[in-house]
Amino acid sequence: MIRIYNTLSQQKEDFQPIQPGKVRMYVCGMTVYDYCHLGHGRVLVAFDVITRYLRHRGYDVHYVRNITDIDDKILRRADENGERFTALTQRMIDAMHEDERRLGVLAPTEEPRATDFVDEIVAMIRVLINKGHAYAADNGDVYFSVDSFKDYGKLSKKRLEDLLAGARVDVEQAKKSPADFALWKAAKPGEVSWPSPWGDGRPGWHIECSAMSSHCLGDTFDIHGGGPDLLFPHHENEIAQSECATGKHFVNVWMHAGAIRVNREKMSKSLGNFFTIREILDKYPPEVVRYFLVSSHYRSQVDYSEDNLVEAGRTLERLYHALRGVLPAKNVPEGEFDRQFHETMDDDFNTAGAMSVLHGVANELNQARRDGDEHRSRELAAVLVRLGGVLGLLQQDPEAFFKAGLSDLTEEQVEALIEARANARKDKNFAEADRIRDELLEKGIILDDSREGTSWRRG
RNA sequence: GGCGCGGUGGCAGAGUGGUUAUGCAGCGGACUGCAACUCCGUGUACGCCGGUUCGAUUCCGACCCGCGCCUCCA
Repeated sequence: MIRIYNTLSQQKEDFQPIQPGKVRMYVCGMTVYDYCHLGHGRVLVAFDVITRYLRHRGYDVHYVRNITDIDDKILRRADENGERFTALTQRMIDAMHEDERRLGVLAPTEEPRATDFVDEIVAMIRVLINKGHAYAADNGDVYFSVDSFKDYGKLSKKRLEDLLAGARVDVEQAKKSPADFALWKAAKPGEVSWPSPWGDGRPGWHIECSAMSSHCLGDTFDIHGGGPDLLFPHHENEIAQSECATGKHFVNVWMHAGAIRVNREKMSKSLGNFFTIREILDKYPPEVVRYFLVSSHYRSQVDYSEDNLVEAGRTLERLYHALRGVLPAKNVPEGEFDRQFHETMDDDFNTAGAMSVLHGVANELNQARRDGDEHRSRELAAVLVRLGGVLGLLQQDPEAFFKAGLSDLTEEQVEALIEARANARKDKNFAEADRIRDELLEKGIILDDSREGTSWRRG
């Protein structure tokens, strides 16, 4: 039985999908006006691991992750760049897909875009108005009336009166209540717009997720996820819109990833302390970045730092080192390690605990190799690759992993130097042998001698 | 101020009412020409103060500290 922490109930719950064997999951994706930073990467990787694990456990997972491609910030950025907003969004979507691919994130089942669902959005707003949950204001905007939904605040545990007490002074005059939020925003002259019963305009921020999730997964589904800063107001507002429009319970399990921090502060656009995925991948191998993300629990806060990434790299090397030169066996049945892995992953996707299991496999694999037990080695290598694969790790050829990113020297040059050193060693000319080893080390190549010969890796 | 989360050994990071997390770094040993890799061994860890208990890092309460949300943000 898989247990998942539900933000709504603030505790772990046994996971029971609505339809046995099938999981319907929606995750809030990107608003595409800039490159993805590591915080986005965290969410991408977290829900990628969750999807992989649920599938590993036999569930048929329908994973929807949206793209919000119309929004104030997009329009402003496109305007600054002097380009059509669609040119900006397409460029960012392409970049996002490239980042995902490099981090080993599998494509979601569906990736709906807000601009493809304006009709559904307008229809949902119309229902909300008809039911008395929304109103068209004089300025052409349509607002959701927070007072009309008695459960407002149930996800974020906020009370409406507290929100109103803290409301800023410069509230939009057209709103009946300061906590009301826009479902539809009237277009200013010259702005891109779609027609609607309330005049030309564009969707407000939250409504697209309500419309798209209903369309792709139905009015009630199993899991809804996203980043920590979406809990309020975005997810709270989604609940209000969806439950008022459909009259049904919206989502069973709400999941939120923890924040990525820099110097103990949340990495965020507004603080400007963010690192984009692509700039991080210029410094560290993609799988090291993924390992870093997966090695702590998805709900905990983690600090992005040079030290942490370097350590992640060393640790990942240890796992690949165990696999190096061993051909994994085929059709190895599940055993004790799989059981341990499932036990910890069943507990709210405890990837940190799962890493401990992987190291246990690596340790036993290294012992088998030391003892020359080839059968056992190949079996354990298969287990390690299988369990690593559930986390999206250890799928590369170890040789490729160790030799990736070679710059100063070609492989042929390295091999030639290794052969020269081997000859020097044969002649007991250890001074020359060490000189060659130091020369290689200076160029970032580390040598590992063994009975079978010398292998090398990038340091 | 309101709401929420967290404080674990040098660092990172799981977990548990009594028994080893794990990794990195360090130390000792084996292996090695020497290293590296690997293996074996090695650490008075659980913010502070009370309470419950035969026994608490693990449950309860107070306190201190940190972080997040309350406004756009994954």
